[in-house]
Amino acid sequence: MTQHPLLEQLNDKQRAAVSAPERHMLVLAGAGSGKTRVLVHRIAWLLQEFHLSPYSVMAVTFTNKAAAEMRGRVEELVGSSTRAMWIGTFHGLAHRLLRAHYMDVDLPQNFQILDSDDQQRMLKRIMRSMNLDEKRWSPKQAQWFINAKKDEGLRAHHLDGHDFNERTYKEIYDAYQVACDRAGLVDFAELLLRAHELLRDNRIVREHYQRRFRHILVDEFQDTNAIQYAWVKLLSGGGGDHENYVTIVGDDDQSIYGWRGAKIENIHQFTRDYPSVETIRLEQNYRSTNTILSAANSVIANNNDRLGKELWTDGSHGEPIDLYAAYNELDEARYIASQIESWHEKGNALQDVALLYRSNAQSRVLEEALLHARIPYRIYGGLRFFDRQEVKDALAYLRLLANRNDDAALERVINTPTRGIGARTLEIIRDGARQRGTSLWDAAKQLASEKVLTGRAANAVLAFTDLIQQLEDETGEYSLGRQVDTVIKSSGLMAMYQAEKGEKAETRVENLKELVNACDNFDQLDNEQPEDMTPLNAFLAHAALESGEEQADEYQDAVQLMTLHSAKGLEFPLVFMCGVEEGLFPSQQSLDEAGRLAEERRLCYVGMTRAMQKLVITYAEQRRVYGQEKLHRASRFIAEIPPENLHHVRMQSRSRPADDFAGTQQSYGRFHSGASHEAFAESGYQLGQRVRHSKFGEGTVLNYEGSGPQSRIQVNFDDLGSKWLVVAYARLERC
DNA sequence: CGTTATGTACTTTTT
DNA sequence: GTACATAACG
Repeated sequence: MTQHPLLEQLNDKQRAAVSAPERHMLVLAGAGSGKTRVLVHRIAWLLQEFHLSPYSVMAVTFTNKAAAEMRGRVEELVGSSTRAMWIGTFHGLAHRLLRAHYMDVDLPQNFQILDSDDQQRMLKRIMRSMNLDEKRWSPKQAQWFINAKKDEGLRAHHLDGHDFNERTYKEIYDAYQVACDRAGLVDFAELLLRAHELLRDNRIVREHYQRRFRHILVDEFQDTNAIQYAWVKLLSGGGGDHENYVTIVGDDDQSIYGWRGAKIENIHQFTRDYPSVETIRLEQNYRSTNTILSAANSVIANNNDRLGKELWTDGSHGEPIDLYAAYNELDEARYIASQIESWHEKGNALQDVALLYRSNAQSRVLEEALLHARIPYRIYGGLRFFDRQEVKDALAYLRLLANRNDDAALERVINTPTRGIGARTLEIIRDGARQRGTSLWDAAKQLASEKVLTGRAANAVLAFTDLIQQLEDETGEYSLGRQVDTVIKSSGLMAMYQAEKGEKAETRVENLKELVNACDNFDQLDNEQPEDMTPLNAFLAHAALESGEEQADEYQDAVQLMTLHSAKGLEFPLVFMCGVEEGLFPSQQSLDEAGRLAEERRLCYVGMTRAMQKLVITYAEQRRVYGQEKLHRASRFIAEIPPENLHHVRMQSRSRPADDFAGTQQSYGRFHSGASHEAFAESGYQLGQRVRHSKFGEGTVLNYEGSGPQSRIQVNFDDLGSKWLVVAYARLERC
């Protein structure tokens, strides 16, 4: 039987999803089951077999990376341009809608996007002007509150403000929104909310898009929040007169963003709102060994309310999962480094290795060990290019050129570099703006001309407004790159960073130059923005929405370090999951709140299923957390793995002489606190050794003190925590 | 206005 | 333990 080329090399389930008739579909796709592949082939199928125009397809993802990958793979498959197709992130597509219909949503044509850093600064200013007790109300909390409400589709006036807390937040929300609207600023949540309101309230616009998008496909649906779901529902005409087809792809077991508003229930809700939906489960995994999968399966089986799904593979059994119980975080890091070394010596690539941890703080110790072992590494999740201070400074100048009312941008650069406009002057301008209900820019100009501001301050302010005006006049016709270059130089920004010394300042100067490059390369044709957008506005939107991939030396073969969260969607032949301890993973906070533990378990599931060939789990009996030594027990997740899949690695370092790790002797000395290696040798016990006590049960040796019959030993018992025992009386058994 | 000292908080991350 | 922010100081 000859098969359609698009269906070749797909399994039955994948084929069913790709070649299904036009209908609503729910694809429950387990980790490593070829989810993206199905999505991409499905789109190609729609275009080729159903002769759909790319114009009538919309595909939504969460990250720019996923969107870019999807577009690339679709184009590769269908061999033609997909420009007419709307592929993008929720935020990117919402932004596109708002640009096209800015008048319908009361936004200025040149509205700008506020990233979360800008948003926080903005809130800080507003809260200050409200004279709130700064001890009690933090901009961060307010930001969290406002975004959470917006994610639920709620405006300030929707809040009833029953208790004092909420009443205050409501006022902040209100004031913040007024300020944003006046300045023509839109935060991330606002993009979604406003686009939703546009579709909801404007019948003509809604029906236009409902007619247009015959198929809507949503990736990672378990991560959608309330407003995103409402959005999809509106566009699809869900339940209405004009119904389009919706395909959602997701995995309830990989929902790890509940804490930022994602609702797994949206998957359940979908089956209720679209009763004709067909559900397809992709359970065959092409990534991991059988051992890894069955371990992951039995961990996740401890969660309730699952949609039900069990991954399987016809691949090899593979090696057992190594479990290493380190006695502290330094030992853990060193063990990992040594394992990576031997992996590398066998001829394997370092970039095939990932170190996953629960929180970013854990990376430091790991880095030190890798550095010491001279293993190159790369950390994910640092500051991205467009988020850097100097780049944001330069962008703020550009934003002011595009829109004088952009208060956030003005605040940022009015005195950067310093030009004699101090806190006092700024305060006067803010007051003036508040009284007149104008932007800071207008207030500054007026106050200076009305002589409210005195000589020196007035001069400084006028010099600034003249500078911006002159920059616009001068560079208006320039190419983007040349414009940015001129702005950076004429504003004094470049000179300011050049004058600073140190490595940091040098990279800042480099980044500013890189920004000019980025502008030169920014080809507006590559970005499907509405045509009437100026190149500058298009670039600013690009900078805000795609803060820029970390441009690291991708050529160097390096180990990858990242949090479990950022590992989602990736795969590696060798994976280390570090710090798998109660209190760390699952995190302490998650134990206090209902429902959070299940999410931690899903996070564990995500981490385990990243591994293709080999998984190594490590934990430390003792760990410094915020400068304090904490005793930890192995995570409950480890106990949920079938014992036959686990291989307990024995402490190896004790049998070697102490000078084996001469370079780190110092740091280990701190831990030993008086326990010399000789004392240990004499005692017959070793650090990290497992011992059994007749009353206290099993535990791990943590420390040792003294010698002879008076010597004492510290043991961390699994059930009781750590205790000091006199060796002579304790009658410990080695096990 | 810019520098230094003290205080405080601190999972997870994208847009 | 450290980064980051604000406060006090020169």
